[in-house]
Amino acid sequence: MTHVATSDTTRPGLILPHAFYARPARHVAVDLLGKWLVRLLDGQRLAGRIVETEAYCDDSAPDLACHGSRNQGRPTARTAVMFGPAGYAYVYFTYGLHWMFNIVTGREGQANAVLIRALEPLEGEAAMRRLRPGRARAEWTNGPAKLAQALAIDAALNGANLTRPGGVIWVEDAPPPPGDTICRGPRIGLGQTPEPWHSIPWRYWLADNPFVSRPGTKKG
DNA sequence: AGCACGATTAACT
DNA sequence: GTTAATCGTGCTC
Repeated sequence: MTHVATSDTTRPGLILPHAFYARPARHVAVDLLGKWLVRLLDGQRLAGRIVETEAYCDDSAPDLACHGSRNQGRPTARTAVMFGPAGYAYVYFTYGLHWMFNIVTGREGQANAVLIRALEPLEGEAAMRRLRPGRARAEWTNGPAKLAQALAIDAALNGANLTRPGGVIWVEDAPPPPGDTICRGPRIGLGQTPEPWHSIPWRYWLADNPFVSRPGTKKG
């Protein structure tokens, strides 16, 4: 399959469908590596190759690192989207200034999601430069809050359907990267989260990709 | 009603 | 390596 930059905004058949997301978060997190995250902004495509992800609230045991585990595992106004059907955007605000972009996975009623942590810019780079003023290209999308800024992702996209053609954000299929280039390790920034969740290797990234947020961690 | 902290980033020393 | 920025959320009183 080849991928050529285009101004076509629908590209039917290439958009990853609901069934892709309706699986355990750790499987979706691995399979999203290499796919294209596409954001339609003012009629223009901004796109990046997904090079780093993290799985939250897989399916079996509770995950104390996951927002869905707060409030005794019941939905709140903030986390409601996580408990909904797969293939929707869960966007939340943190540290008083940053937005994080996640994709809901798994079954409805369970709070599964994958955090998109880093992208390699592919399309709409002029727009990304505007949205990341004063930063080098290498710093546009090499972190979860950075890519949210580069793609103009904020609360307005919380709850957006990623599987509907004609939307403003979605993921397009692309060939999977070679298996020996996929790395895994503990998730980043979990703070006081207790073991075993602090060390579970549910972070995935592509080896030697310059846009990974924290290179140099161990390979899986 | 009040409080501690956060799935981070950038600018420091 | 350290720390400020900055405010919504969930939890305690």
